[in-house]
Amino acid sequence: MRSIHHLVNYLTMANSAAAVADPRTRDADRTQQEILAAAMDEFAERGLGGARIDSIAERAGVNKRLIYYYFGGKDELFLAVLEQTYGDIREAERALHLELTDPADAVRRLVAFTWNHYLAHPEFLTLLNSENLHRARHLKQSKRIREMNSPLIQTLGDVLERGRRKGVFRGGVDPVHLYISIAGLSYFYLSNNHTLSTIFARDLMAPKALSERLSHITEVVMGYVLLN
Amino acid sequence: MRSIHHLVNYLTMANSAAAVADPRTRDADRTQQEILAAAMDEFAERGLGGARIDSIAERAGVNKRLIYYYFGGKDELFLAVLEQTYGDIREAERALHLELTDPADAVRRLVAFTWNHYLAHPEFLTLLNSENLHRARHLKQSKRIREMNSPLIQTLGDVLERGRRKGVFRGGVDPVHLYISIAGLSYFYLSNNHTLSTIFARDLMAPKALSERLSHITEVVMGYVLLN
Amino acid sequence: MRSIHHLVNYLTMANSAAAVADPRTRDADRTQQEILAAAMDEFAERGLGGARIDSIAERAGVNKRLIYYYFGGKDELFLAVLEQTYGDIREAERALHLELTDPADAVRRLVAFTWNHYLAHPEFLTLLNSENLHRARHLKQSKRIREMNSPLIQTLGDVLERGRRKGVFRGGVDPVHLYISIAGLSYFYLSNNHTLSTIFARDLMAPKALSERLSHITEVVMGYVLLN
Amino acid sequence: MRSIHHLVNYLTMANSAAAVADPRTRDADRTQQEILAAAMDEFAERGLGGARIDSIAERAGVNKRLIYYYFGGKDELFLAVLEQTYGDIREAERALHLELTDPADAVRRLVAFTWNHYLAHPEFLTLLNSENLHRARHLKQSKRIREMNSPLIQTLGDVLERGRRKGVFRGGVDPVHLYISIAGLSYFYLSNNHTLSTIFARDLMAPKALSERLSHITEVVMGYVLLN
DNA sequence: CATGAATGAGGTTTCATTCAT
DNA sequence: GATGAATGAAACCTCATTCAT
Repeated sequence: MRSIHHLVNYLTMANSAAAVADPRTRDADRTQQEILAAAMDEFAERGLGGARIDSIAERAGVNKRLIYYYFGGKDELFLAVLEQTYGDIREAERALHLELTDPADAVRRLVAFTWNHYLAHPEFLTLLNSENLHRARHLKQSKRIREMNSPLIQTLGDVLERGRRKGVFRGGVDPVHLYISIAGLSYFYLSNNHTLSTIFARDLMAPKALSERLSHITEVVMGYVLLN
Repeated sequence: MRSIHHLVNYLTMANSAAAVADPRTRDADRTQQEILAAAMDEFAERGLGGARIDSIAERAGVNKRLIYYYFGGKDELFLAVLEQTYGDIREAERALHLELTDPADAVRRLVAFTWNHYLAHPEFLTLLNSENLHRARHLKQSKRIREMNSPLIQTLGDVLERGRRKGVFRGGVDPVHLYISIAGLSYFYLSNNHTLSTIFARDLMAPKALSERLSHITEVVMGYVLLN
Repeated sequence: MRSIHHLVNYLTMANSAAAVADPRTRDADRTQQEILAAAMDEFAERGLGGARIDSIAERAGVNKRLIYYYFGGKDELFLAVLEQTYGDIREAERALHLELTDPADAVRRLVAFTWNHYLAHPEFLTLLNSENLHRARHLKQSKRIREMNSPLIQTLGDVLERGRRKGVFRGGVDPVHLYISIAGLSYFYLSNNHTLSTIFARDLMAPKALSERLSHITEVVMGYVLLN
Repeated sequence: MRSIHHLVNYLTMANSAAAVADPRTRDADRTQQEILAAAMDEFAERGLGGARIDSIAERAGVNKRLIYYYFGGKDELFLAVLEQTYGDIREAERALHLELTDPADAVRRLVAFTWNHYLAHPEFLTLLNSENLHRARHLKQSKRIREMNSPLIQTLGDVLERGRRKGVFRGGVDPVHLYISIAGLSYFYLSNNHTLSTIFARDLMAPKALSERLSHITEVVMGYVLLN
């Protein structure tokens, strides 16, 4: 393992204050961020296999060699991108504060959030597809990501339990399955929109189609969890 | 035009009986079938970009040159695989005869069929992911595939209408959205099982998990379409 | 050497009468002619190295294997084309009957003939370029072609001598050099017309340009051979 | 854009002095020069189609990959060679200073120069043949080459006009046609020497034959332009 | 006479990565 | 901290030619 700079640098914004004191470190930080952003675009557009180190360097406006210096190699760079992407979504999920919300509203909010997040971050879908094509090879090496997910499932479980006790939700709902369903209802539509639009001869990304989709999946999910 | 042999050949099993009799005979049909089968495996395992022509040739036990002879190139081969894959699923869908079935049973049957088909044909998921990564570039060139899908949506629309008239289904359900939801509930779980299993620290492919999943998605879908 | 059919067949039209009796032989003749014609086009368009056996077979509408059957291989085919091409021009030159013509007219006629022949048979130029790129490798194997040329040089020498005795031509003109000059004045213009037209930003193949060229080279040659 | 390095580099000999000092230094300039020189040899010997990138790399003593790094591909490399070749001849033509010379001497000098240049640079002939086989495909992309030629034609036009006013040259001579004739008289003889030598059974490249040829073409050209 | 099937050698090009400064 | 130069392995694809009928 050549360099773990990134494990330290791009995750901790804490020390950026100190970094200001030393402009070189500051540049190093920014350079790494630019590489990461460029890599995310490239991986999202072409997948892990199709991404080109040259292209990432060009997008980032840095010398190719720097990528190796900071991240070690293509796979490590991909993992760094994955970590950042997962980090972003988990952080956003936390900000939903489902634990403070009325159960039915909480589920609606999670559905809408998931849909909107995927819509705003199509790179997340592509990255996950790539990672699954590789059997989660990178993810399995990342203790950080593995530890990231628990909170939401826990929270969703609590929401379901509150709803059940309140008499509005059905019982026996596995929060993991529900979470996967909520994700899947958005994911498949957006991730496969090119083939689906082609086959159904219908532009699934048109604004009207998108708002209809959100209504549809909300109804599907609520139809399932709500009693009556 | 050499490369349309497969359009004719791989669909006609007519003379394959004779071919089986003498495995050593030069048999263009069987050779193409073997190439297609090998290509499907390779593309499914590694994606379009990661697949290797050499590897496909080796798997098929044929000279690499033959792949170009029969299919023209990697992209055309990928399209041929896509066509076969889509053909298979469409044919299986037709065999469901949803139009002759009680509406609620028809939806349940479609859900179960979709789940089981994806489970039995994981290559379909990977191929679709690859094709979407490439923005349906191949699919758009295939008139055959574009014409394949209409029947099922039509049938599903009829089922929904019958259920509504019968007073058991809610109205206003778009069959395209419902179809995408049914697919998405299975697809996401299976296609992303590696990352999901890792993150949730739970083997989503264990037999028990699988049967639970089918129950879950059936309940989700029926909870949505059924009144009450 | 696999087959010398062509050495016998395509050159002797004598036995075609007999061939009529046997339709198979007749077809064989025609097939070889078609291959030769297709090969000439292909070699002319792409050169020896750029020509494709597949393409020749397709142009000729025959199975690729037949080319090998009749001609043995690419090089032998190229030689056959060369032989036919040389044969055509030599035969046309003989038909000029320069030996019966007034010396000045004879030279003018040769100039015009050469120009018009190259213009009508651009393939000749390309074939010669290819053959020279290969250092006349094929030509050197063809006793037939080597024997073809003498007559014209002999005739041109006689013309020059007649002109000199008549007091209209300068003396000391080497017919070989003159012949090469006459050819070169046409050849270079036509063979290199693509680069020349590009560099001089002037369409050298426009009808007007062509007729001007013939006038020009006639004047150049006559200005040289005529006294005064 | 990497592939325009050569447009800048191979024309500037500025720092090559330092490079010569240490043959082991990494020197992009020299490497490109070596690739260009090797490419010129290979293209001249085998034509564009027959040239092998492997062979060029070997001749240049560089890694094959570097050719793509600096030039982009075979076609771009060929164009770079063409540009250098054209640049060389145009520069040499400029050095003739025909505009300062007596008209008749100027034409004689141009004839001799052209002959000697083609003789000394047989690669020029082959390259042009290749480029014409490809219908000036590369040349048309090169603004640099298209702009190179005007000066000489202009100068030759001035020479002809001076000669005419002086009463020694005939009028109405198109400098483009004359230039093409001067070139053609040398070009055809040298470019086609292999077939011509074979057919005429006469070694056209023997020293005596060469000097005779120069005399001959000089007489042809002067016989045309001079009055009387 | 004729042909579709098949192949080995080799071609151009790509790419992640390392070298040397 | 940063960079241009360089590379080996391997990818896709092409082509003249032969096989089997």
